[in-house]
Amino acid sequence: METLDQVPGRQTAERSMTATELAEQLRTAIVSGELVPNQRLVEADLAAEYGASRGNVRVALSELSVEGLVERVQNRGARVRAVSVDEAVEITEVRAALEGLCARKAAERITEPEIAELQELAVRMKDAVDRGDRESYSEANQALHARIIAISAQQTAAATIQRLRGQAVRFQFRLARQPGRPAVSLPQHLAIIDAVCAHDADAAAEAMRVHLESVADVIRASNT
Amino acid sequence: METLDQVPGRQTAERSMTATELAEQLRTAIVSGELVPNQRLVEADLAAEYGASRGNVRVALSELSVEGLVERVQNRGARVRAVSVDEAVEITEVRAALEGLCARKAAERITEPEIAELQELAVRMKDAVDRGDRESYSEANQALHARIIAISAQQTAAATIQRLRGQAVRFQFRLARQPGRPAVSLPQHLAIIDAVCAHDADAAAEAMRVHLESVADVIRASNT
DNA sequence: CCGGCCGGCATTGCTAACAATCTGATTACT
DNA sequence: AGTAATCAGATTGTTAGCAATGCCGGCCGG
Repeated sequence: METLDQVPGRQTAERSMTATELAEQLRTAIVSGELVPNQRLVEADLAAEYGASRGNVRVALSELSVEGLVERVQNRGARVRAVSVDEAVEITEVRAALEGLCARKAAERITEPEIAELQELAVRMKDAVDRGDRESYSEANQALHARIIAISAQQTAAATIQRLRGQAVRFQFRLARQPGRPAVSLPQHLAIIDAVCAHDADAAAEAMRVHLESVADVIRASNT
Repeated sequence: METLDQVPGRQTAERSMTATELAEQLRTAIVSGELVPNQRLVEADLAAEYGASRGNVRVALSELSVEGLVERVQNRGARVRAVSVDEAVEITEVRAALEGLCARKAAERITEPEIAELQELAVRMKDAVDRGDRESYSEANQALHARIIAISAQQTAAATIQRLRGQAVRFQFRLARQPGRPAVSLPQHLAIIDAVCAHDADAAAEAMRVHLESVADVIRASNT
């Protein structure tokens, strides 16, 4: 009953937007980079652009501020939060611990068809590196992490990881562009897959942790 | 309609309350158990009780809902979220991973005076167990976890742990009442302290993880 | 020429009223 | 008597407007 919006992109259905919908749209706009860090988020402007009332904009900004995507200061409005390199490192360290947990649980719970699936991902990654296909490798990389999290069936960890990834997405992006990166991470990914498929929980957790800690090291070194 | 509230306790300065202050008060009310799980949170009632406007109540509830303390359903209002045993187990598992990370970093960064501090905590815990002083033991327990998190200087992990603890606080409480519990957890705590003070990062992380996983096991077994 | 007060503008914070929706019970009909 | 339609009360969702606050530029005094 809503969203007349034939404009591709976001805005301005005729009918007003609920606070949750608005929060969702703003979230994707921020993580996609459409709204850049430190950009001011003026309530009235957002209300006009997205066709929502200011009250809803206010609620949405509050929620995003709790999620860490937006920074609010009293009487001075909201802006897109800029995460520092130090914070990105911390976030990646936390992800290392959390995805390590997921790898552990995945190793305990994985079924035969899922093992086949992961091993096919391993093949795809090797091929991509052989062909120098960075795009394809990055895709498989994301798929691997997502699958392991899904297999772990640890929803609390999954939710936390997703929230943190939203904050650090800019750095993930930079990382994918590093030239020699796939050659370094491929063996780590293969080790993770091997351990999970072998039901070796400890090894899986450790392999995943080491992998993401190495990502943290790269971020640490990326800027001074 | 109720509680004209000149009751001593939290509320109602003359001036109305900002949304953030209100969220803070509601948060403590929930984690302290003043507001019980599944209790309805009617916007108008809260506004009257805390002397805030309904708009602020609404914003505060949205924030708490993002934090996972409150559950909101469309057009049906908000209530204090009841976390299931399964969720409490998941939360404890995540804490195991995160506090493991903190223990690791603490072991890397700990200084001499901090080592002395932790070792004094170890003495206090042993004494408390010897004397059967459950209260004192529980206190030292909390202090230990807090100190290690502080020493780690991992703010992202610290914030995440705190948020999760807020959700599972009810189960923590139950746990402290278990009769034979201190005898089991004391050696685990001592192992953590030893590893951290010895700058053995791997051992510290593993000891902390094992400790909290054992807590998760107790919760798992607590109810069917 | 420079530095501190002052007033207007932009923006947020807040309030009160209105509209939409849900719940539960009463009533009418088979 | 049982079931379905309906209506009243309560509660949430939304909107518009008002008050408060901070920022910026001009004006006055030194």
